[in-house]
Amino acid sequence: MTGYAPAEAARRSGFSLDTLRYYEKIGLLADVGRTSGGRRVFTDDDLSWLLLFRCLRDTGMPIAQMCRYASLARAGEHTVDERRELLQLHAAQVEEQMRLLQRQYDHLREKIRFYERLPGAPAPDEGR
Amino acid sequence: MTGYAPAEAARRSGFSLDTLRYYEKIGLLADVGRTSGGRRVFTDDDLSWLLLFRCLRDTGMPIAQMCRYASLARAGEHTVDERRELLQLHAAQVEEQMRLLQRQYDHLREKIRFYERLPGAPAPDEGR
DNA sequence: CTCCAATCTGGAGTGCGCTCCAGGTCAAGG
DNA sequence: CCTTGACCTGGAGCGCACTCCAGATTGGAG
Repeated sequence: MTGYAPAEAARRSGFSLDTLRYYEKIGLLADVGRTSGGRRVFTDDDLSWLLLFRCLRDTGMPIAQMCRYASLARAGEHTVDERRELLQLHAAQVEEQMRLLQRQYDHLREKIRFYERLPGAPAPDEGR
Repeated sequence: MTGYAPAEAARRSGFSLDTLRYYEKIGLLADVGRTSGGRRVFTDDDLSWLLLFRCLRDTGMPIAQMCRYASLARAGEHTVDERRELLQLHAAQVEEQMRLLQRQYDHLREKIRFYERLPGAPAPDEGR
């Protein structure tokens, strides 16, 4: 069974050491192992949780909701429906987010095109 | 020349009244007109600035950078190159953001598929 | 054994982007 | 006129997600 020191877990997950400690403190990441001396030892299982957290954070899920998901998962098999629903709801929000981002990106590109076809020619319009 | 009361400007721009005041206070939105009684009057020009701010905010630009853009635009025609570059740089960051979002969305969907093809069958794997 | 980099804890502090509040002013309808 | 609701100002407060700090271990390299 492979175990990772905090620095290694941070490197692999992309979270900072402080964030790993913080996630444990708020109960998002539970039951992290320790050496006899009290140092954390992260397992592959912990790492795969962190990978999931990264995915959820990057897609804008608030930490409170991740906590909810994690505690459901810890509660056992009978919560699978609720967990699935939670993720599906989140996925729908991500889709909306992607649509908005695409739309605003298009606006941005249009704006940039305005600047690009403006070489020298004094436009009647300011750059707002 | 059309003028909009604060509430109307808020409605049209999607920003709250407090946010409109805040944007003016920090100098993002400058030279907002007033009635004799001191009430704000937003012009179509102000509205189009707000539309741009909405676009930039929705795509994740920090307020400090929007301030920079706005002050460049106010400084006059000789800043068009810098403004264009600023927007182009931002657009590149948005593209990166969209790629990341898509990637993590795919992970999320995979996770959901795991839950969907799990009806009853006791998996050897927990739902992390 | 010694050293030093990594790690530990509890708690305070930070940065961002608003959001809310108190206490007053303005203006349109009745 | 009077009421009422929109609006004004300056400044305090908030929610989120970390991030930093001090002071005390820990444990592998030499």
